[in-house]
Amino acid sequence: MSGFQSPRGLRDLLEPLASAHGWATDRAWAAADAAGYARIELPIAEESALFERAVGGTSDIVSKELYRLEPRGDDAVTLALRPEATAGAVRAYIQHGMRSQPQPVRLATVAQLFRYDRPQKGRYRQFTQFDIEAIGDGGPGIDLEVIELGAAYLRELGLTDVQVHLNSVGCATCRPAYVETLRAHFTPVSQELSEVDQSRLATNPLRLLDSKEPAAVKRAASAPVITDHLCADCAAHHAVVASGLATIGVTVLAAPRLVRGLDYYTRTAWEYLLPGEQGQQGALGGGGRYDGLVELLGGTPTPGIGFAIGIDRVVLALEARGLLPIAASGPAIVVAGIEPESVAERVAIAAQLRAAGASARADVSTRKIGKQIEGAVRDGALAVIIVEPDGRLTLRDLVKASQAEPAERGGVIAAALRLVQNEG
RNA sequence: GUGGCCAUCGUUCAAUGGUUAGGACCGUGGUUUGUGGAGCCGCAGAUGAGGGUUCAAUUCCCUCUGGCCACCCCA
Repeated sequence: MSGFQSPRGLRDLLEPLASAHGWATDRAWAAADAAGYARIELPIAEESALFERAVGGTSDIVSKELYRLEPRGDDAVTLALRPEATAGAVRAYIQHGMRSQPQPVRLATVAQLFRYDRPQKGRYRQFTQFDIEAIGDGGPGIDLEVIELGAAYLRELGLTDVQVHLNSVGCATCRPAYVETLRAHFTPVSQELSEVDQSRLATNPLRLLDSKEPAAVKRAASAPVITDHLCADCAAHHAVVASGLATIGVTVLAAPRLVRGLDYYTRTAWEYLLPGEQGQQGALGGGGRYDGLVELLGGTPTPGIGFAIGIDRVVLALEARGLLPIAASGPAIVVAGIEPESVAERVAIAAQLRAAGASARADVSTRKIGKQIEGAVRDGALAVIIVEPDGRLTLRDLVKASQAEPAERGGVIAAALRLVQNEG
């Protein structure tokens, strides 16, 4: 009795979500095109080692969340389904010698990603991200361009209250000193911290800033903020970005506790957030500058910056706000028929209408004509063409509820096309 | 990976340790020998899976599967 069902965390997208998903994806490509970002389609799997290198020693990510594929045949390497797009994009940048192109190289993709996570609403094992990367420019100007591009994309979808939470995570020069300052701040209360937070204190004190544990939250409130501890270069960079975004008109909130877990991240870090959403569902995406990543993956030292916006979350937010685009409606014209034998004729007429640019389908059933018309109405059709027993056609206007006299085929088809042009 | 809540037709809600698990929506057919979403009358359709307790389980218990929530993680 029990049949197959989609595996955990992997879902079917049915209407109207399927159309919304496609729409948000189309708009993402269009936004990238308009800004001069080159489209790049990356493989859905890479060497597992690429992702492992990118996330370094962060054991949870590698051991828990990567979908590895067993090597087979002559392949010696283990592949993994991509959990992110950036690593692949940077790999492509290096592999194809894009450093010899004008810098920065602007890349855009919409990618299906896979992470073995415990699923929740807005958090799936297969998900889609709109990904933008600009590689080869270390200045703050490109930061402004990239941040604005993502914010504008979300705004144009209708999420007009999107906020950008902005921070700088410093660089190899200033961050280590700040981390020690942070460690010194939390150490006096280390006995009060949870077990998880105590290990964070030892290995990654930055993560204490976004801990959920009450003791850590309390102490974090008085913690020194990184923006007060940036080196001169980082501070200057951050100042340009922060003031520039205000000028551009992006809603910016300083988020001095916004952190990144990986060492290759530098300077600018931000997230796109929607206020008022439940849980993490308001977190639509985020971005960061990764001046250390190209080198980490084997290229010459090259700065880079990018963002990823979760299409699934975007669609959820649109749905929650009643902003889903109208799902693709049924065909404008339905070709019905009196006699069952007219099916081929109906299909042929529908094809002719489509070839002329209209949306049309034949009613291929043997139902009585009344049911066929009812079906057309429920599909949202504007007109029905009825194939009469004598081969002539009758055009019925479903909007005006009026019907013409039966006539010859050519004239009726032309009239139907005019009708849907005027009313559609 | 940890903890918790949940699981009944396609959808959304009922009910019950004991005949045929009920309604609404959707679907389908009739009403209407050939013309509109209504009304009326039919039809189809479910206790997620597997064990256990019991004379009897959809109901109680366990496991699995899946959804959701918090945590972990969030590249």
